[in-house]
Amino acid sequence: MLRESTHDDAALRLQEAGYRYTTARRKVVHALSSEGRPVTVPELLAALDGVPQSSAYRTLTILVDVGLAVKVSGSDDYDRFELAEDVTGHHHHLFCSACGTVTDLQPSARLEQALSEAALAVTAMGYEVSGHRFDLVGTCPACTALAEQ
Amino acid sequence: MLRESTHDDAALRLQEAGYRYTTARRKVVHALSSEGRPVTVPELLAALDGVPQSSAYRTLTILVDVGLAVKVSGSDDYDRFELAEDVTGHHHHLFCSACGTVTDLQPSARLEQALSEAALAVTAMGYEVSGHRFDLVGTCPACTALAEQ
DNA sequence: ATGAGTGCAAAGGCTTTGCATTAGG
DNA sequence: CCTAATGCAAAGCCTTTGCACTCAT
Repeated sequence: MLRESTHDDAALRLQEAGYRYTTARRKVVHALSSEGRPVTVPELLAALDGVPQSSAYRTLTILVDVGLAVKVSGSDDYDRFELAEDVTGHHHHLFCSACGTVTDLQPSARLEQALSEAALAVTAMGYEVSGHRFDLVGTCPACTALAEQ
Repeated sequence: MLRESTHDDAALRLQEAGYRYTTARRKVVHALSSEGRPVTVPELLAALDGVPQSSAYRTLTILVDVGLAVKVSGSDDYDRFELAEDVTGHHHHLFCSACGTVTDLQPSARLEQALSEAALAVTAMGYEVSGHRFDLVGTCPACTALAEQ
């Protein structure tokens, strides 16, 4: 998922919002892009060399602000972040309830159709629906193997 | 959603796991049952009179442990808890991105069918799928009204 | 040059934990 | 009775913030 245009998108979106696309921010975007799944800040820092926590958090806050990234809440104590669907394309998540890892999942057309219908039903109740999340919950292959020992 | 059998369920599940169904725990279960949506600990305490935070947190931890409650992560800094689907029946959530409130939503058969199919596709990848979450994200009627002023 | 961004350290705030006391079975 | 549960307060831990310094434009 390391499209080069990702950096162009990022530079544009940040500049439009009055932010600079600095070295540190570029590193964060690059790391998020490389992972291709929602990652915690510790994971991000480990993949980043030399970016302090505070900068990572501040950058992530800005990326979320301008719609380049989203926060994905998992089952553990860490916030997870990934590039927004504008950049990655629409997808769903697979949560491992054992280790907390979240994996991206491509949706099917049939599923999306059904999900959209569900959204319609709710607008009648006075809600403004802006999107949806579909998560599968279970145990990832690695944790399944561990559990069977 | 105040079924009396809820307390029986709770008493049983807790005792089977070696826990007592004390007054404080009964109060927490009652409050969760009354709300019918995922609530934060502050909300829970406000509805509880005289149960200290630490007891609420400890009780919630245990309820989650024995499968009587689940934690629902929202967009703000508070964990939210509600009774598990064993007790409430399967349902989905509606997240208000403005105020953070989460509302329960009844699923349709057609939607469930599509969601199940999606789960099947993933088991082929080595995952053990135990459930799913479908969330709609948007703005609740109250916040929509505020935004339009 | 000049304001945004950075880096370090300290503070915040939700949640967890220690320990003495109380209550459940 | 005897162990689990409680209640208060203090500690933990992820995250945010203050402030002086640096870099981008």
